[in-house]
Amino acid sequence: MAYRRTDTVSARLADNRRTILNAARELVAEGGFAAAQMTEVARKAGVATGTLYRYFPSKEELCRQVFREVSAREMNVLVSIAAEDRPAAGRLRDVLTTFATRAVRGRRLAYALLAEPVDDGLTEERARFRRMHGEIFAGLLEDGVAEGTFTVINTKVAAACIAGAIPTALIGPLAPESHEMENDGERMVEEIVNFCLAAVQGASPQRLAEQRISA
Amino acid sequence: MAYRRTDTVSARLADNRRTILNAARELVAEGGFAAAQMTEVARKAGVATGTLYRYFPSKEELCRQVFREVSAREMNVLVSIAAEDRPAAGRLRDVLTTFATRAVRGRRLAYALLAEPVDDGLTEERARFRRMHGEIFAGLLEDGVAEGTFTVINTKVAAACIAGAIPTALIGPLAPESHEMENDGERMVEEIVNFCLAAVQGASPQRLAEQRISA
DNA sequence: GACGGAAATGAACTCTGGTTCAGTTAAGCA
DNA sequence: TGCTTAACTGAACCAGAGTTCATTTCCGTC
Repeated sequence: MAYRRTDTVSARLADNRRTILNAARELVAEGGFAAAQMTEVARKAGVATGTLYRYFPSKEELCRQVFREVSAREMNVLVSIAAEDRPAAGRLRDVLTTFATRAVRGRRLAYALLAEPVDDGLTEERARFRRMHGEIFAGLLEDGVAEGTFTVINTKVAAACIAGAIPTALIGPLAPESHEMENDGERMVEEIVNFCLAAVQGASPQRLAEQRISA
Repeated sequence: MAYRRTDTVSARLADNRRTILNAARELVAEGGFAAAQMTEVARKAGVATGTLYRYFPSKEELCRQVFREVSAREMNVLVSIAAEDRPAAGRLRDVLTTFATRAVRGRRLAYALLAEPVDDGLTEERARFRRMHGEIFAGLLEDGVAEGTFTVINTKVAAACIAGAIPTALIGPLAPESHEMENDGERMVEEIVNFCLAAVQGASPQRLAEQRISA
């Protein structure tokens, strides 16, 4: 009879895959994608470098997988808040606060996901990640507009602005070496969130129009 | 008598330096810093690769120089608008609009300055660039607050948010391959700017406070 | 015009880090 | 136990891109 993969083996294979992914993820969380070199990943996972290539066709693919897993976890947290059954304003505030707070807490990881220089494959993955944020925000903005709480005109643009404002405002502080938020992260997050909320619930279109003319 | 550098030679040296910088700048404007490989720069400048190292100690230094020159030009445009003698609101609107419009027009270059993955040296340079933007914005915000037009509490944070929101909102469209703004760039810029303005002149602190509680 | 020191050249070198593959070990099946 | 196939190993390989340096060309001085 021909060779057939037994359950024990399948299990072990799956196990190895996980071990490798975990090793890679930990390295990324510690030192960004730059630190996730194949040799290092192998060492940390306790396998030979060649073995990695039995589980992933290339470094790029491995890193993408890591990126997806990590970002999916983040997205889920946000999505579940966004889906709660209450006014959009509160949900938006909480989503933004959560987003920012988690980024501050997991600095290096956030930096890797949002800002670290990475090569093309990951840039693409990152764009997807950003787009998903944008969609969550845009959804909340639409809800808020429907409720009459927000005065946003183009929800997509506003969502993109928010998705950009938060990480960038955090980035100096987010950079691996920075310590400028040791104690005051909370306060900073609150201010950033306030900025974004003000943008969507503050000015009326008329007022902006007046401003434009008088300027 | 010892050898002495004559004027003709000095001039030629300075000339070469410029030629090299220009070649590098053009390559960056066409294909980002990734395209500015030493061999290419040399070819485009019409000199040998080794020659580059008589003018710049390393690729990093050459690229930094290019970055500084290009970004300085951008900054000057903004600074001169910011310094005009009129209400802050109008100046802010114009600074932001100019910033965004120029980015849209010089897409690839803007992408290189703002978003392209680059290595450490340039990341640092980019941070400086961002910080300078932040300072311009913050200055305008303070003016506006003093005038009573803006309701910003923490001008630094708000400035950082703005500095992040604009490029990011443009970035999808800014990415080298994207064409999604061919005709409607103007409109998009306007919407992004409106978002930022709304954030600083819209909501009163009280209203935000209420919001926070009722959420 | 010839000598000495800058400047320029570009092929060769180096360094980094991903990828491969011939050889070895472990697992399934009779 | 013996044969076969899958899985694993890790040192060697390779590619890309920045940098060097022995050699050549150019320029200023005597």
